[in-house]
This record gives sequence, structure tokens and C-alpha cells, in this order.
Amino acid sequence: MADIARMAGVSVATVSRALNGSPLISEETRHRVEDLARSLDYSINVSAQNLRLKQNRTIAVVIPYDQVSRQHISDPFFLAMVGSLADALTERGFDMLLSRVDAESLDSAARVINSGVAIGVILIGQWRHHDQLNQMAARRVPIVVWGTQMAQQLYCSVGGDNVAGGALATQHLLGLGCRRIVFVGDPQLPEVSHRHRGYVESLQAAGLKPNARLLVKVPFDADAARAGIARLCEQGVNFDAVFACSDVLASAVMQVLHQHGRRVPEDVAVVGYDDIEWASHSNPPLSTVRQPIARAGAELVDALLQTIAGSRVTPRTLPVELVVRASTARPGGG
Amino acid sequence: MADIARMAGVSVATVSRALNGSPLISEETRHRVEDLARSLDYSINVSAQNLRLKQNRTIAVVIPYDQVSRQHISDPFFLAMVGSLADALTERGFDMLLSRVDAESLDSAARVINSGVAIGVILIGQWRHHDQLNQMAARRVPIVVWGTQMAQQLYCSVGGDNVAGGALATQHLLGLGCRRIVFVGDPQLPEVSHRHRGYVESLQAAGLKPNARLLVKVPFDADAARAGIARLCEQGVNFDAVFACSDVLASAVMQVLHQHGRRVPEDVAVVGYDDIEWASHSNPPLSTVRQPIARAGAELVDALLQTIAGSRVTPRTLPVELVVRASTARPGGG
DNA sequence: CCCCGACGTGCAAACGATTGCATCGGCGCC
DNA sequence: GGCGCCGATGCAATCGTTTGCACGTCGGGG
Repeated sequence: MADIARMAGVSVATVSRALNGSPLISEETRHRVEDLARSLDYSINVSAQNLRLKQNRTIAVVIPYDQVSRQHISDPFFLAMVGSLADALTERGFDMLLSRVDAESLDSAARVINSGVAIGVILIGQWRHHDQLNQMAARRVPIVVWGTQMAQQLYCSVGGDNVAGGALATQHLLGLGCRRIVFVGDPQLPEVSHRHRGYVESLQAAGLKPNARLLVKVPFDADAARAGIARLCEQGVNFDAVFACSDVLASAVMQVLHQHGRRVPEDVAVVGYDDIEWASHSNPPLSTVRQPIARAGAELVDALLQTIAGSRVTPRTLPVELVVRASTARPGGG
Repeated sequence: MADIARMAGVSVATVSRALNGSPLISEETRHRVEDLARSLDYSINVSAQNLRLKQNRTIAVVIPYDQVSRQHISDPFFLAMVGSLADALTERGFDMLLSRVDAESLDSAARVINSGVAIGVILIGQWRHHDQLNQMAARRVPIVVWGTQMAQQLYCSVGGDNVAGGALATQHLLGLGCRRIVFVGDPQLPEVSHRHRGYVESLQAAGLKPNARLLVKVPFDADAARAGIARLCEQGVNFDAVFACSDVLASAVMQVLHQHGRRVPEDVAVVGYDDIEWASHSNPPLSTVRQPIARAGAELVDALLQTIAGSRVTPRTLPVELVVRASTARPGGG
């Protein structure tokens, strides 16, 4: 900038004002400065600018990885969410800082804020860390979380309607005549717990009692799901449908069922969750509960920007939708 | 930092040194400062630090979106690459700035460097922008590109072995007895052109002549591929296999074939490219050329770091691998 | 002719960290 | 006892921008 000032024969102050479109500067000077800047392909030093202005346009997107339930960043649902967020942020002129952090020390996400790298945090996945998140919110870290709304929640969350999703899937299976529906997922995770509630309530509404043997309690981990379903088959547990809490889990389930000679959907109907891209290309195509990913990105960003602006933002629940495909074609004909 | 200095009864210089582990500081002072910093959950202002040190630990990952061949950021292959890069960068202690930029004005990626936001750029996808990339490299923008090696290339590229990939797929199809193999992709794109070369060379080695009618020239766009294959079917063009330049294209192809009553693999064998997650779950499971995504992320990062360090890095070609699945089960029995 | 306002510009002080150099107290050595 | 050295710390300049304030010039009105 000093160079430009010298070449244009003005002071750096003038250059700064010219480049920022200050009305104090004459048209002619502004043009001279702008041309010079372009020809030197100069762009202002963002560090210095941020330092001076104490603000920036960077949002941190954090994907925790959990050593226990090791759902990895490569999970297609998360990646799709990253894509959606990238779109939403770009559209609004923000930069996106993508970080993986150990879920056990989420407060390292707060460092991004304290150190002025970013002005807000979007966390993908709530996991078991409700308390940590509440602490961060209490320390006034602007944060929005993709997850489910919980009691005593200080932070803003945006998520699909998990109770409704669980209910949709379960009612669909019940409507097909299924009576022994396996639930695959870990109800200790907030989102899964809501899906499970929808599942239980639907069963009860149909006059059925949830059966503990039909709960395959596994984290979001395909291998664990495979093992869980295999055990069920080997123990000879009787079931005619599976509701899996993610499409990745559903895919694992279908693989194992196939290995055990059980046909989908004739012997076992399968419903997944998320509606990631390959759900429609799997074999058979997977019925699933669609989460509105594109909208999710936009809502998360909007909520965060409002939080940063200082408003108290209420958690949002987005509608979900059942997508019926061949994996739940009516078993036994019809 | 001034606060800490005051509370510890030392100067800011001492605090700075203490926090950076300078050996000039006595153990006792260092401890006092560190404890204080922790209890205030203070972390150094990265803008100020970057400004002073003229360096940082941020790498920009750029995904161009092309208005013409509008392969979007949501393409699973790209997203998987983002995941892989996030892992590789995190592992090495770098931050990742993810941006979408209009492919027509790639030099906006250079702004990230000039303005000191990031110290290097990783570009996912070479597209038609070889010249722009060369210009950026000439202007000493540290950049590494996922793509194919071209003549007169000033920038460093890392990519799969596209000629070998094209050859693998084609030879596999030839080995199945296929003789009229459709190629789906746009050979004007550098990577596709290499895959096409592998395809042509393999045909010639088998004594066959490439047939222009069997070239479906479409960008990486499922709809375009659908239209292209549909036209082929409607025109009654005779073919017994398809080699598509991405799994997404292959998926579209299989859909259309199904609609036209042509069975895969019995009537038409199909091979894709990339081996994205759902390739193994599609119906039928898709034979494809696997790109080593996890390794790609690591190699891209390594190459970029070397470039930044000032070494001249030679382009790297990573081995690819044919994954045979049901979409190329030997047609006509066996 | 003088005064005053408007306009365009420059000066200099921030922003928060780093670092070469100066300082200062204490200690050992001659 | 003075000298010099060493270890620990402070001073102050610096990085590149922004911005409140002051300054100079020009023109118009009284």
C-alpha cells in the first residue's frame, strides 16, 4: 500500500480511503489508485485489516471426530453438509475454515474465536457433548450446532425433526405389515434418541410394545452395525424390518442380511436415514428419511449470523420427508 | 496479553516470550504466565501474529465451479477429496480454508495469497484452465492442482494415472469380449483426454479402430450423460459396453440403459471411474477405476508444502486400480 | 477584502504481537 | 573492590491498515 501511495503521489491514508470507497476522496484520485492497485495485483493484507478492525468474515465449520463412536469426516452425510455450508457461506460472502477437532476437547473450537481467526462456529454433530456446548455458549462463543433441540439448551441448534423422522419410518414399516422392527442406532446420542422416541411412540400407537431384543445399540459405525445385525441373525432373533439411523448403517445392514440369505425387501424391509446420494443407487434402492441438507446449510448460516449480530436465536427444526424406494417394497406381495 | 502482563507483573515482551517457549525466560515466570493465560482462556491474536511474522498456517482449498460443465461442489468425488485433504492438513497442523470460486476467474484464488490469508492453494480439478494456472504459477503463487500432467506445465499437479486408468477399463471390457465400447466424457478436459488416450490405445492394441459414433462427448454432468446415452439408444447405435469417466456419469448411464430395457451387464457392460462410496452399493454394483483418494490428499499437501518451502516439485502420478464388480460380469455367460 | 464552509488530503495514533538491543542485578574472578 | 559476564527482563520499533483530527486551498457571500 505504501508503494501505491508513493507511485500515486499520495499518502497511504488516501490509498486506504480510495480502496474502501470513502466518499472523501475525489473521483480522479480514486481512479488513479484503483488502476495502480490492479496493475500491481495488490490486495489488502487481511491480517492487518482484521487486526485494525477487530473483525473478519471467516466462519469456522467444525467436524468433531469421536474416538468412541468413530464416525469419520468421510461420512457422506457430513461431507454433503460441508458442501451445503460452503455454498451458503460463499453466497453470503464469508470464508469457511474447516477443522476437525477431537470431540473430547471441543473447547479447542473456542480458541478459533478467542484468537480472532473466525467470528463464529458451526458445529456439525452434537454427539454427547451437550454440556461442553452449553459451556461454550455461556462463554459467549457464537456457535450454532447441527443437531437436535434439548432441554436447558443455551446454544442454538438447527436440525431435522428427528421424532417425526423416526415416526415416519416406523409407521411406514408398520403400514407394510411389519411387526418386529429392529432399531439400529445408539439412543444415547441426542438425535438418535429422538428418532427412537418416534419409533417407540409409533409402535405404541399401533398397540405394539418395543422389544429390547430388537434394539441394536451401535454408534454411527458400519462395522459395529454389521456385527450387531450378524449377531441378531445368528441368535435366531425373529424380525421382519430394520430401521437404521443412517444410510451408511442401512447399507451395512443390507450387506449382512444378504450374506445371511435374507432378502430385502421380501424377508426384511429396510429404512435408512439421511437420504445421501447413493441411497437411490443402492441395491435395492433404499427407502430413507430425507434430511433437507441444502436448506440445512442455509439455516445454519443464518442462525449463526443472527447469533453474531447479538440476537437470541431459537433452535430450529426442519421438516423431514420419507422417501420410499424398493428396500421397502411391500413384502409378501401387493 | 497486556492484561496478563499486568497481572503477572511483567512486560508484554516477557509474556510473549513465555508463551512461545523462549529459553530466555525463567521457569517460574513462565509458569505464572501460562497459568494466567489458561485461567483467562486467552489465546494469542492470530491476526496480529500473522501480521508481525508475515506467515501463517492456513492452506486454501479451492473448488472451482464451472458454469459450462457444471460439476458442482456436491459431487461425491470432490467431497471425498475435501475430506481427505482436511485429514491430511489437520494431521500436519494446518488450517483449511475452503472456497468455491468461479472457474472463469481462477485468479481470485491468487487473492487469498496476495492478501496473506493463506500461504498456499490446493485446487481440486484442472478443468480447462491450464493457462490460468500457469500464469498463477508464473506469478509465484504456491499452488498444487489435482489433475493430470500436461506439457509446458509450470505448476505442480498431482493426479491419478489417467492413461493407465483408461487402458485398464478398456482392456477389461475387451477381455470380456466387448467390441463396441462407448466412451462417455469430454476429451477436451485434460484428465478425460488422458483416459481417452488409454481407451484409444487399448482399442488399437486389440486391432480395433475407435469409432466416433461411440464417443458421447459430455461434461461431468449426469443430465448431459443421460441425454447422450438416450440419443445413442434412440438412434439405434450398436454398442455392448460403456466406459464412463466418473461414477456419477456411469450411474446416469445405467439408469438410462435400464429405461431402454437394456440389461447391465448382460446386454451392456459398464465401467465407471473414481470408485466413490456408492459404486459398491449401486445396482448392479459398479466396476470402476479406483482413484487413491486418501493418498491423494496427503500427496497434494506434501507437494504444496514443498512448493512453499521453495523446492521445485515435479508433478506426481498416482497409481490407479481396476475394481471389478457386477456391472461387468461377463456378458453372455461365463 | 475577509471570513467561512466545503472539500481533499496528510499526520499520527492506534490494533496486538514479536524481537534486537539495552538494562540491571548478582556473582565470580583477579 | 572493581570488572566483566550472564541470565532475566524491559524498551521500543515494527508489521500494514484504518480513522479522528488538523491542515490547506478554493470559492462564494457579506
